[in-house]
Amino acid sequence: MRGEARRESGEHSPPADGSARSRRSSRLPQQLVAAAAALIAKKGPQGFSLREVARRAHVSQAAPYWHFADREALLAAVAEQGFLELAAELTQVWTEEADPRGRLQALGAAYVRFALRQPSYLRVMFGPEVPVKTDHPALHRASRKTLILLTAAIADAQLGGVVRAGDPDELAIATWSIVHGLAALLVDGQLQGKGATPDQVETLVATVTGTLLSGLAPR
Amino acid sequence: MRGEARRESGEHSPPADGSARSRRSSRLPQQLVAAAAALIAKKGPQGFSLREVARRAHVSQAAPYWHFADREALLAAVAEQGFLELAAELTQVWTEEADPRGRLQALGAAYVRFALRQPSYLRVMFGPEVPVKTDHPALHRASRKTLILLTAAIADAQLGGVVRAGDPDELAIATWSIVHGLAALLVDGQLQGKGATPDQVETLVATVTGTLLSGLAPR
DNA sequence: ACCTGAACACCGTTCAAGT
DNA sequence: ACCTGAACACCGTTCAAGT
Repeated sequence: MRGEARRESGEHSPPADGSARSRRSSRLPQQLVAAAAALIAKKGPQGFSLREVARRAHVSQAAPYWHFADREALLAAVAEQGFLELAAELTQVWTEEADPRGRLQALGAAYVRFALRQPSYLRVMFGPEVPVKTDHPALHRASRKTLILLTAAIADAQLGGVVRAGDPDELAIATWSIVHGLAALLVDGQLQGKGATPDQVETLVATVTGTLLSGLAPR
Repeated sequence: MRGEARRESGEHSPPADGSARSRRSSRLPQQLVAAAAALIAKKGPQGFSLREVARRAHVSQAAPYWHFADREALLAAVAEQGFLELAAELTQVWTEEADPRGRLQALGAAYVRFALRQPSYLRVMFGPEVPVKTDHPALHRASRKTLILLTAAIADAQLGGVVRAGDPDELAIATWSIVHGLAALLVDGQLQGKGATPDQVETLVATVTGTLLSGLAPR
């Protein structure tokens, strides 16, 4: 036990003098997260080891412990990174598509495409490697953006009259569920043969989001 | 490399004489699967180790290798067990609920309840511990039962006129997606506060299956 | 403050050896 | 056929020690 290991690079208090030296000198934390993300993308969350990450960053096996409490904390940082990238892509879609119905559809499609493009990211974001996300505040914050964004899209669509009345939070959860479910099943290979080609994926996405939108429609 | 380690207890050929001795003498494989399932249920898929399982079964650390090719093969057997139990529960629901619409609703609710009752099972069944399910034929067979069952329920509901026309396979995937998505998000703690109490869960299940059924309805 | 080197307990897997 | 005991390479984590 190191008592209170710094869990994130930004959390230790800077010197009170505010000098130039107060800026972080080492970029090791970011290098470790990047190396970990690359390793996971290449070999899956199973192939990941803290020592291998340290080797790839050209530091000793003990070095990561200065910046991350343990293996799980580094994985949580990777998961956080994944949620931030997902949020960025969804926000991008939001700005590109003004129509509330088309926007919901586009958000769903973007979510599934993100998952298929970065399957290992999705597995760290939602898998059991980080069992209790609330143990990692930054990760928790990043992950909640997803539901917040979907809820806003639902509320918007309600105002536009294309989604029925009801608790936007619950309808957003239904939206997240169907889109995340399709992404998870595809990534886990449960739809073997059904989602093999990009064409088949697009068909599935269309069917699923179509069913969703029809289920959300008024009356 | 042991050349061709027996992956499942049933796969090695019995003696040709068909004597009473041809029946399996050892129940170790089943004991290992049971011990592994119990260990995973207790400490999550992360706390699982082959050596610990062997200890709990009171055999040496090398013993499991006679019955399972490696750690992943034992996990695959646990996942298979999970899919078989899920299929049994869904089949039970099928027989209890004759109305096609109520049946779809009940199947969805049963799926989510199974996940919440056995979260660790769900994680092994769908998580990255067994990366390629098709590498394990028995697991693959068991997992496909889920979609087959849902597809039958959809086809039935189409005949009953409560689900619109369309490829039953695709509509079943939409159904599986929304139900599995809700289960996965709940198990992963992504709906913190929303699915804490059993009441809240039932409300979510009702909203989600309601949205789904309305989305599947004709016209 | 940040990193190294050595150490400890643990793990997956293999293999010769037993019965 | 089925299991044990010992071994190997690897891992997560800690800690004294360096700068």
